[in-house]
Amino acid sequence: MTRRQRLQEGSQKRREQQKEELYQTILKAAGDMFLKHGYEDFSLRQVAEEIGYSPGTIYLYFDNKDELLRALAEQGFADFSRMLQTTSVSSSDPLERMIALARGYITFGLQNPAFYRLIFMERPDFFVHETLENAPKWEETFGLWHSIMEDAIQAGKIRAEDPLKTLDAIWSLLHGIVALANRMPDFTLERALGAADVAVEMIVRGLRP
Amino acid sequence: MTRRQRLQEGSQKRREQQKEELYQTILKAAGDMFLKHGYEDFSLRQVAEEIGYSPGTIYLYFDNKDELLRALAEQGFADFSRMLQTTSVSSSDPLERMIALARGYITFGLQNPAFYRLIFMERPDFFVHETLENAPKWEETFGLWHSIMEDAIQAGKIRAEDPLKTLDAIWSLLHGIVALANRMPDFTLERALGAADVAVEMIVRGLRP
Amino acid sequence: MTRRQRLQEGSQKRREQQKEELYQTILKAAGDMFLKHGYEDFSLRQVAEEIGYSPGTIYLYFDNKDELLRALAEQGFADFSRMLQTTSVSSSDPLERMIALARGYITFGLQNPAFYRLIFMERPDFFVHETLENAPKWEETFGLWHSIMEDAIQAGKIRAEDPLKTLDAIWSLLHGIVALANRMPDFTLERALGAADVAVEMIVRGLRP
Amino acid sequence: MTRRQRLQEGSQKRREQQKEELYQTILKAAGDMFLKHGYEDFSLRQVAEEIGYSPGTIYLYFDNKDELLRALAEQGFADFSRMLQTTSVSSSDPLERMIALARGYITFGLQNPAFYRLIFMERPDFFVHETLENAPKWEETFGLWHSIMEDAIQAGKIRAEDPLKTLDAIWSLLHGIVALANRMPDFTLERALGAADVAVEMIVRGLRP
DNA sequence: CATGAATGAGCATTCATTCAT
DNA sequence: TATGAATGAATGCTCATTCAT
Repeated sequence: MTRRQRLQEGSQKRREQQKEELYQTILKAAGDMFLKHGYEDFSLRQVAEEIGYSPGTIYLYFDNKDELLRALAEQGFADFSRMLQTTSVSSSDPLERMIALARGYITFGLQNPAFYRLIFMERPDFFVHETLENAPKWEETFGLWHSIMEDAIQAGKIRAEDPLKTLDAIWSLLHGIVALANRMPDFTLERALGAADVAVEMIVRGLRP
Repeated sequence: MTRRQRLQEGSQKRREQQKEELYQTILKAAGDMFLKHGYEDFSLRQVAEEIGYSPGTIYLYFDNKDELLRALAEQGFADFSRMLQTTSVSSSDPLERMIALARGYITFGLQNPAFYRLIFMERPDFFVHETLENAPKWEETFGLWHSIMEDAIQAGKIRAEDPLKTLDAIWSLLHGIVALANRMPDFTLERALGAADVAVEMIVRGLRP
Repeated sequence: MTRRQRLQEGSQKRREQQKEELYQTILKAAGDMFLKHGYEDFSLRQVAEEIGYSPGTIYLYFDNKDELLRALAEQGFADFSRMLQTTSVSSSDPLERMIALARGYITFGLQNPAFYRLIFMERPDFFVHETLENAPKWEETFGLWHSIMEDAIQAGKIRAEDPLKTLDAIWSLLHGIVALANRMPDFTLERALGAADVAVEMIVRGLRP
Repeated sequence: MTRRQRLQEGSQKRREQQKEELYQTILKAAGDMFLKHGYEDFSLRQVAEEIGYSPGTIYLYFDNKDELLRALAEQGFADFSRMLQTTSVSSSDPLERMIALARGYITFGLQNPAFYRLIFMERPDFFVHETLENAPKWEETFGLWHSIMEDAIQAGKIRAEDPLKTLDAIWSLLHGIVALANRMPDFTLERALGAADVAVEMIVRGLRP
């Protein structure tokens, strides 16, 4: 490798790094704007203005608005997924873990309303399997739930005739709480937390063998 | 009554009928377009085009876009409310009635996705603010649930430390199922129905005294 | 003349009377709406609504919006003209009459802002000579001024090298007061009246032989 | 400074120049259209069409329609104010200065009909409300008149019981001439100039001590 | 005579996207 | 790489006017 090649390589690396940096900067700003203005009023122009670049620049990093949103969604989903993974090992008791997962889900949803809305309420199409490539898989994450539920069943902690249906019901319950809190002005955070308590109880008692 | 008056009356009636017809046609098309394009991309022009009229015509029937959506919401909510009222007297057993209400809610939500999305996911403000006049009231409708739950508690059928929280949890569960089915391509009708079965079971067993 | 002819004639007369009545009703309502909403927001629909008829009906009495406005303007101008005629004979002294005319002009303008604006500020084109037919003539009315000024000159009360130019200057002065009061929020009625006093004085002293 | 920087600077300058040029082009076209169609029918689309750009382009230079009009008004008012300032020092004799101001006012009004109409006949609110920042102030400009009149009174050149009223009368006279010329097809430039002569005479003789 | 449903052309404004520089 | 000027298509809405009934 000649000196020149090394130099070129270095410069190329630097360039890639800069590129990656601005990519992240845009994504970060997009997340902020998204959080600030919600899904409906999210516009590329605002993002551009926020970071002090021109609107056109965004197109050097993202094909179009949808791709930026998709990147945002995937990033949000990665956080969500990671949180669930972490939570799932918080206890050795499978039922405890299920409860932790449930609470984790709701907490994340309530604390990241913009992301939650984007992923689960506005653009779930981003996660329809065929379109994904290297992003955290939908099924993968929900497989976690599934395996823990199987564990709980095996351990005789819960009873579930059809685990998939049961999982869907649990998911619906958790999603319902977050979704109502997200969109219904009257469904306050306080109500959501109250409902969460009952929800956990309902899951535990409802699925008791 | 002269012949002319009779004729006039007839013509007037016909006109009113036609007017009412177009009113309903618009509402119907609006529902379709709403379902097809979602709230964001729902436009009066598209509705107009769909029914083959000029955009201005819509304004002969509705004051503005919001009023059209509101009419859509109110009409749907009236149906919804009526259905719940009917359902609530389907049995003498309070627990049976709760179950019937739950199933009714889900079924209605699944069968009227445009309305459900509009009212519970996009514009809950239509009902939160007391802008309604002669339409069935939000509180009224949800009071139904409350009273039936009280009955069930009194009858010793269910146990609920805090009825309001419990009701919120049940609502979340039902809403979750309908909402997921409404927005998640993968959450098929079949899955929703499966989840509904488990949901009912979870409610019954979860709240068993 | 047969009985039938007489009847027909009577019925025809009645019809014409009714026609004339509605014509006046529309004109009256138009005047009201014009006064109420100003020139910019004046719309046929409002007029129609005001009198409880449909917009189309207006077109049975007026060719179009402009013709209605023209009729309105002509009616307003007739009042204006009549007032000036009356005022012009209020005294035997030509100077006094000029002063009376001046004060009358300003008073009318201030008291009928909508008409004044229509005639002298928005649609003077209605009065460009070629287009008039049987309406009170512009020149006719202003001829009044002219003749009185000639009288005053003859009587040695005022001095005017070029009576037409002088008349234009006087008109400008009067119009200026009314126009400013009409459009400038700060140029209050009080200021207009104050200016009017000085204006009269300026005319009298300024043209003194 | 590297070659590249110099080039960039040059290109930037050119761009700014182009931007400024189009800004002025729009303003110019706006003035033309305003004069041609009047305030009522003045539309951004027509301005855009006039200069061969798309409607959206205007928004790259002005926030909205009102801001465009305001810019037009302010630019005109700056010229107007500057002209009056200059004119006011054209002579050492206060009466001469008053006359010069009067003639200047009329001349400017006749030569800048679009601006005059906009500011004195259609949108005086632009200046009444204190929304201006770095533009010449309304009061400032009219204060000029006031001080010169005071000078003339002090110098015994004119007599004015109430200077404010007198000023209003003078203003009315000047405004009347310009306003009539602006709107009345028959009130030709020639007549306006004739009236202006008499007006000056009327002011001088009318206010003579 | 009168209706009133319907239109068509217009308006201000916004925004994702493109492209020459 | 980044700019930023420009577009084109869209949106909600208004209104004078027409016309079959």
